[in-house]
Amino acid sequence: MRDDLYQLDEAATDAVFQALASRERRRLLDLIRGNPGCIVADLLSAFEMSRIGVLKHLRVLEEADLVVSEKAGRERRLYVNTLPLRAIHRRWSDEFDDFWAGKLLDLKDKIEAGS
Amino acid sequence: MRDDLYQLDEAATDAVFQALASRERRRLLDLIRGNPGCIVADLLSAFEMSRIGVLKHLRVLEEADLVVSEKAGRERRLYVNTLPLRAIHRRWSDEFDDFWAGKLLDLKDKIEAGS
DNA sequence: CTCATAGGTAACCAATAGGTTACATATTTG
DNA sequence: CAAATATGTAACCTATTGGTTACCTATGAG
Repeated sequence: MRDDLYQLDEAATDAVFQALASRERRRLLDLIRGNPGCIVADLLSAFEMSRIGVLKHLRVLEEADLVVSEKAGRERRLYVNTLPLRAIHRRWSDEFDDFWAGKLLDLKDKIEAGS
Repeated sequence: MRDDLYQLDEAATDAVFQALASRERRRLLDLIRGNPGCIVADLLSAFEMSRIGVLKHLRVLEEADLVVSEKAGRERRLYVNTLPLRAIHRRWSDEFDDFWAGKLLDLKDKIEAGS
């Protein structure tokens, strides 16, 4: 799919941010990104929690379409799908352009200084 | 504060993504961004839920440091703080640079096509 | 075939999130 | 001062989340 045709609706955006709102899941995502094609079992040693706990976090990432998988025999190969992150990145770049460019005041500092 | 000195720790990152993982809160953020200095009461008409509901969402945004406020008499003026978003934007730009640049395969398409 | 391995499902439980109503406080206005 | 306005807190309820143990299924290896 072409990068710029990928759009997230509100529900998908909810799912992506919700998925990212957990340290464990962000770590999972990093591990898979660093080891594309790894299988579920490869991930377990990195976590304290039970296998089922990891599986559930993985499911959340998959439902947010941040991770995709490919069944290979009795194993499942995991990959990060970057399109949702790129879609958010692109949208923010558009919406917050003035902010990114530093054209607007940093209002927090202004307030804290008593303006 | 200088843009590139602002860093989010893991707990702060949790809070930011959690705050963004709600349509209502993203809408709230958009409203405040579009009306900097607006007061709480200004926001209420845009929502179905009770005032307290809106206040709670607002609190979540404030705890994530995405919204800051300034007390003015009996009113409270609200502003978006863009630093957390910029920090995430910047971190992604670093970490996912290869992906942003489109240098890596789109693994999902590859998988769906049966590789 | 037998059994170990990789993975998944079901049912449950405690904690958190998202909302409510009722009440309280502080500030402006007449 | 009295009343209206702007906001905040407390207590409560329901649904969702994050985790568990126990059990089930499918595949690969000897």
